[in-house]
Amino acid sequence: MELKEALDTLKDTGVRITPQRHAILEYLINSMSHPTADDIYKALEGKFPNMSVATVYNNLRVFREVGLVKELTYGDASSRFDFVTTHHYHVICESCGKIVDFHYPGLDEVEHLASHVTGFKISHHRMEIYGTCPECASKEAH
Amino acid sequence: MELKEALDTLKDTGVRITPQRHAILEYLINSMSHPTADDIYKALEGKFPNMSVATVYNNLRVFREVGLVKELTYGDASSRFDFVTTHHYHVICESCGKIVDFHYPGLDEVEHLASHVTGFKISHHRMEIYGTCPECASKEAH
DNA sequence: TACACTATTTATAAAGATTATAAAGTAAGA
DNA sequence: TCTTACTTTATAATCTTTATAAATAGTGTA
Repeated sequence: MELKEALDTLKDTGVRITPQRHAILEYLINSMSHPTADDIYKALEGKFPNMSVATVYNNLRVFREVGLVKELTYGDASSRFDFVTTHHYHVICESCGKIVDFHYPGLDEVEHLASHVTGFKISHHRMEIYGTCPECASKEAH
Repeated sequence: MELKEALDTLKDTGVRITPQRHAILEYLINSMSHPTADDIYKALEGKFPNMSVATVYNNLRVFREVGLVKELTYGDASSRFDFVTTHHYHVICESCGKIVDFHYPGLDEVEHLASHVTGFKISHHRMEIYGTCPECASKEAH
């Protein structure tokens, strides 16, 4: 169960587990969308009537620093937050061909805009990122 | 000369050429960095002591709508703006193979994060978006 | 060149997101 | 249970961006 693992990660990193943190993580994991801080705040209003917006922001920052959560800036007003899952792309070394997994939440926004601009019914996309891996980069330096 | 072409683009699109617009475009073209709106505002303070910040924002939006400029969200506080060169993606119809250009800004963030996470020195990325074009979609409907 | 029409600029205020601060509260180990 | 340091809360401040309305200035036309 993802929530349990996430809480373990917090424990291992020495981050206290508060009811608010528990709830925010739970919401992020169960959320299919990419909620904004305000979405989360509003969603948990019922359970925590006294919770401050600052608490949401503070904890999202903590989660991000620990690596549990990714912050997405799609260009609209507010950042979106996503629990880090398994969807990933590939980063490919142009020198030795090594492929490294790169976890990044789906580029739903790109598909959305593509659909809007071209009128296509989008089914999926592919993306690869190219560059030089650290090993090859250090070889080149010699 | 890029500035001349940019001004022509404005003319063709029916956008008036004002001294402020001229100066903002010039600054964007000559700038090697990705300036924020405030950077531009400050840079042109000397030439236009009375220029409003709103003018900078308004015109950056106009330029973006016309396709001369792209807006980058790197995740920090404010957007950065970049004079558009030629970069674009392709949307491909899985039924008839038609390829449509799709202009999209902002995947610099993906490269940036990939570099940060994998240690690669990123050179570029490729992305294709797949779907069904409007024509094929309407054929299928029959 | 002068005129008129409308887009644009300016100045200001407002909105919205995020962060800072300080006091009150609480998780977690001894 | 007790203690201590970390968290939460409440509030205000900051920062970026947009909205508004009056003043200004481009651009086509006569």
